[in-house]
Amino acid sequence: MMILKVAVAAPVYSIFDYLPPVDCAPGRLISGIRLRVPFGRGERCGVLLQVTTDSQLQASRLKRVREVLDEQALFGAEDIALLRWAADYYHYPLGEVIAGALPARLRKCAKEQKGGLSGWRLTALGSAVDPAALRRAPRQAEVMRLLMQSPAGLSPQDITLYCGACAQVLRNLERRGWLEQFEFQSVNRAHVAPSSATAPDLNADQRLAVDRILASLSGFASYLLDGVTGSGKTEVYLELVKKVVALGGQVLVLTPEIGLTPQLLQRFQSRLQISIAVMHSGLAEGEREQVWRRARLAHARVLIGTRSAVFVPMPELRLILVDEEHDLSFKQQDGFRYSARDVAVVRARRCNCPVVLGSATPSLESLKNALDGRYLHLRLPQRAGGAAPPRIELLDIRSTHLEAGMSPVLTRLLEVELSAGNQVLLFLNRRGYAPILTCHDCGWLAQCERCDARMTLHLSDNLLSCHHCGGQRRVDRYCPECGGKELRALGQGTERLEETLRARFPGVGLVRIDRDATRRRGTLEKLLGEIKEGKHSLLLGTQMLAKGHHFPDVTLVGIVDLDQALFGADFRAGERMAQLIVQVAGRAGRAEKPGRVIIQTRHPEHPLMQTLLCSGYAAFASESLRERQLALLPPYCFQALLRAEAQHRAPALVFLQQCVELGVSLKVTDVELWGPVSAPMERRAGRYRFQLLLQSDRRSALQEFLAEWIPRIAALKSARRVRWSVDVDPQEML
DNA sequence: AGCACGCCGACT
DNA sequence: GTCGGCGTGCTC
Repeated sequence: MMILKVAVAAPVYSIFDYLPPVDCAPGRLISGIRLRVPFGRGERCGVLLQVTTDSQLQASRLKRVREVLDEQALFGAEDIALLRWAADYYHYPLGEVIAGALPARLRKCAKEQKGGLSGWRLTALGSAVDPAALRRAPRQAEVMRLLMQSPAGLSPQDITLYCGACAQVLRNLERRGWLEQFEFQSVNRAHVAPSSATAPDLNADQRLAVDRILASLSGFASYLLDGVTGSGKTEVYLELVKKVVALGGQVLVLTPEIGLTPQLLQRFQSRLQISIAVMHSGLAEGEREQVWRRARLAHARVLIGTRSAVFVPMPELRLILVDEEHDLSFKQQDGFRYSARDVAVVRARRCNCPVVLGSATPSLESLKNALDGRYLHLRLPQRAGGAAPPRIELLDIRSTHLEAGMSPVLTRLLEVELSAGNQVLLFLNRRGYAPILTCHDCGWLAQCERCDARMTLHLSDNLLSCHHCGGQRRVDRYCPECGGKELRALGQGTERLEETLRARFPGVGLVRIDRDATRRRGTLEKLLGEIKEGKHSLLLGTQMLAKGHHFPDVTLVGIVDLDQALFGADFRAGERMAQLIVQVAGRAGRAEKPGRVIIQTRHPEHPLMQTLLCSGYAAFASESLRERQLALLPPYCFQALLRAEAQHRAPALVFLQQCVELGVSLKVTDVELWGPVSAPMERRAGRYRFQLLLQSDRRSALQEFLAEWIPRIAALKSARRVRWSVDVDPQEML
């Protein structure tokens, strides 16, 4: 008897067995297609994983598939294997993982979109034509020659690539009966060599990196491309992409979330002149589905995308690039908590292709992998074009009078640069006007009602806003405690800094880049464009300004307040801080205009900071790695977090306590269990949050324990009364 | 999750 | 008597 193993989106750790639909040709039942299946009372869309002959359940209890939804598999065997690995590793239900990898419409029972994948190919008549005879029509001859080399047909994009814009030529050839249009039904395997647009010569380090990676195209290999900002990592990527695409392969490029995608896209497109697909959160659902389909059918040769793109099927995948691999946004922070960077490495291994992790400030995890020989460490130590590295200096602001967070020294330096016609960048990682609103009479503080946090004052729209739960309310006019009239804003936010600087430097073009100022779609791009055109001399912003974008005319970078970064609660605070400093510093300068970076701090003696400034990121990183090793912290151990939250303290604590007891009863010796302890912010968005920390020096021990433990946790009655989640390899203790 | 079942209190 | 509260169990 034929049994179908189907993954259905439901929060249960099992897959479901079904009988084949009535009157179905067995040939249609291939794994990776979607099926409409009865589920409970209702109906769901599931993905066929496997066709077998046995089931744990009696045949009489099995239901029948209602409909086969796809002609072709949406996921190849290797895609399903990857999704299965991810579901196992992150201990999340496979059905949910697979559903999450589909565009929204395909998660339901909708049929796949048609169209959009038309191509041109020769007709029988056309195949008999001798292009040499078309002397009077050289463009037609060119197109005919091209298509003779690609009997499977080519997409309009691919034809344009070779022959330039030629819609009219194609029409004419169609009228002569030599060409016909058709819809690609299956994977496009045409080989397309991108025209080699002028590439700058690579320097020796870049060349070496490219050659090393190209030498291993036929199998799995992982590389850490460790290149200082401005060393030309993108040029290395471009060379690799060009080569792989010329061989007929697909390339997956993962980028962090913050608006880097358009920038990378532009560079790829102008240099490679092939059509590149982009996938990010700003895409409309329909566009997303088109991109997904183009990648799945190998029409898109290059896919640039954020985190979720790591699961997009790409049948001809031959290379994966992960840009800014240290970036936190590769880790999903809710639900299915995967790390796209780590999944990318696993995917490369399964696809037998190389993976390149690039960063100017590699994560300690990746550096350790390089030290252990798991990744080949490729270094690009020189800034392209010989630009000098920026000079980083600490500015001790103890017992200094600050004006809106700015010391007189920094203000003076700023003045000098502005009057010399240079650009200045000020970095303050706190949006809003001020982080504290307090009553001068009684000391009352504006607190969020739903979180253990203070509310940030946003003066521009007269709101108090909680950056943790998104809650907002009007600014109090009088103290709610004592009726006092004098409410004071304490501390600095970008909004306040902007106000002060505008008053201090009237007439100077100033732009603020943070989430509030760029909320509307397209605003960030617009403002970045204005900066490039030189419309602004004073750039002020949060992390948004620190990531990826280069401002060659910036000669001075001021980090207004570093100290908040120094006091991060978890052990990764130092690593984060160092990455941020180096990334911010890297925004500035070029050969003839070297950059200078001033960091205001009250802790100039901080040892990690001293290492970073005196010896650079690499030295900082190896020092930090040594400390982690001594303290037996990641990457020298492996962690998982079990989080639980509820409206009241008790249910969450009871649940976690029962989890501990369950864990102890499993009698595992090499996994440590810590907790329950409250989360760093115990109450957030009206819920009390607690967690258990699991730690082991063997990844496999931790995994084996979780595999035993989690199904039992899920079966606990107390689990029904809380929201709980597992975070394997947590990046933040939040 | 989403939905039904079932077992208790407070209603016209 | 029954309407509906949410604790409990199941989904092939």
